[in-house]
Amino acid sequence: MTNPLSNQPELDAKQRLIEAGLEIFGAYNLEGATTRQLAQRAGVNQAAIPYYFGGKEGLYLAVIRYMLQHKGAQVLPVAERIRRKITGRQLAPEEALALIRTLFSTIVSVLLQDQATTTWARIIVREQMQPTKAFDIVYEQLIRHVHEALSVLLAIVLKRKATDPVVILRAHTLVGQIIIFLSGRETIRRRMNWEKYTATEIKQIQQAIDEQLDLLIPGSESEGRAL
Amino acid sequence: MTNPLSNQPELDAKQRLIEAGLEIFGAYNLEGATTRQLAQRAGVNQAAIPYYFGGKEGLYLAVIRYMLQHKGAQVLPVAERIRRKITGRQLAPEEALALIRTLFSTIVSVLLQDQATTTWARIIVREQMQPTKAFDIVYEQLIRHVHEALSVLLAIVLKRKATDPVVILRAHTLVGQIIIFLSGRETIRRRMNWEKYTATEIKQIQQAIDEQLDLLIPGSESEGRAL
DNA sequence: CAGATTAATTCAATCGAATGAATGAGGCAA
DNA sequence: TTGCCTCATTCATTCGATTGAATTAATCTG
Repeated sequence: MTNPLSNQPELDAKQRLIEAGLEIFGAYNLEGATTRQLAQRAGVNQAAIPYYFGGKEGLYLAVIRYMLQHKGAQVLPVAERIRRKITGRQLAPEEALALIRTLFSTIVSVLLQDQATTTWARIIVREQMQPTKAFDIVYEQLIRHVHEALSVLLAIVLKRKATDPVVILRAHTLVGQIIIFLSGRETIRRRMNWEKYTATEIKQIQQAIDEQLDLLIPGSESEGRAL
Repeated sequence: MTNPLSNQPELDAKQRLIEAGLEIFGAYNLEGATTRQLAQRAGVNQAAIPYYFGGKEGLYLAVIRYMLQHKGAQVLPVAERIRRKITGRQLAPEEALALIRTLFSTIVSVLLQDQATTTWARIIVREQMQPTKAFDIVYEQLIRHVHEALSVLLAIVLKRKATDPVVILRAHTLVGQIIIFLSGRETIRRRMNWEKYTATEIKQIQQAIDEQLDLLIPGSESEGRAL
């Protein structure tokens, strides 16, 4: 169960603790994870946690920052590219929808791709319901940018004002179509007989979400979606 | 913070513990909640927990069962009514969509209605990511029926087979549009400046979801939605 | 380059605090 | 009295953090 990490056998204790933290904090929560678990999983002494991170919570924040930097690098460029296109000129609804599709494809990949990102996503969902100071970082540096870009795009698609509360709410519902594959994991596991999300499953999820996005512009059928 | 429950001052210790458990287990999780918290909140001695429920976990299961009975009574009749209509005759897509709308309206009410149900919903979302034996009960007695009914209805709307995996996946995404208001709570709080879901907010959420559902049948605009 | 000194890191052992549960004495209505 | 229930107290366990010695790596010295 909690065997020491045997891959990358020669990393310094600090890095090993962060990677162990990713697994443990994903499986349990901040208070549910014990320093003994973390230390054993990292193959490191328990005292290394206060030594390097000031304590368990410090390690937790370090894990958050580590993955934020890692995954933000995949998502933020897409959001930034969208932001520039938006401010440039008036987009047609079809163009805006295409950008939403690109954004969602990226998000699905980042959130469901591999085991590490899945546990990372679980941490975020937990933070949504019981925010700690870690959520501030994630929200300000990642979530906010993505959501604002999405809302503007959706306003264009729906031909409404970006400040319309219902538009923002519908942006949330769109995101909800992705997040459900994390927050409703066990239900999906039972309904689909899926043990985990491999490339096959992710492709089907992408298709389902794409079909839903198609609806936003009447008569437009997605064709030749390139992944 | 953890004042004893002062409403309904004369309930027996058993019932008071269940209501306290609803709040505490919603705010924290099973292992995060302490028996001292639970006892103090219920205005009851700590020893009453092992006495009545065999232990903390027993109380947790009792809370699940209590709310399942309570909330299942609101949702299951709707799902059952749908099931009968489905097996009766072939439904038109418009009829099926109307039933979906009814079902979703009920779910939104039940999940977001008041504070008690919100904490209950939080418990379920947590169970989705870290299922305990409690999830078995909730899934078999509630979630499964709703999801199966929804999938069949959606298949009719989309004019596809109910066994098509993508149809089931899209049923999940539809549910995700509701669940996001629980699992993405903190993001929504910041984006909308909503502190809690009162009747005003729920009405707007209903509208956003309704608009999304409208898309499922091209050209159909919702009119005079009766709650 | 060899040996000594220092700083950085890791370790086993232990601490006080908090936890869930158990205990047995008492209360109280029937 | 009897049987159900509540109470203050206590127990063993587990938690995160600390401690100071031991080990390693880096730097300095002659």
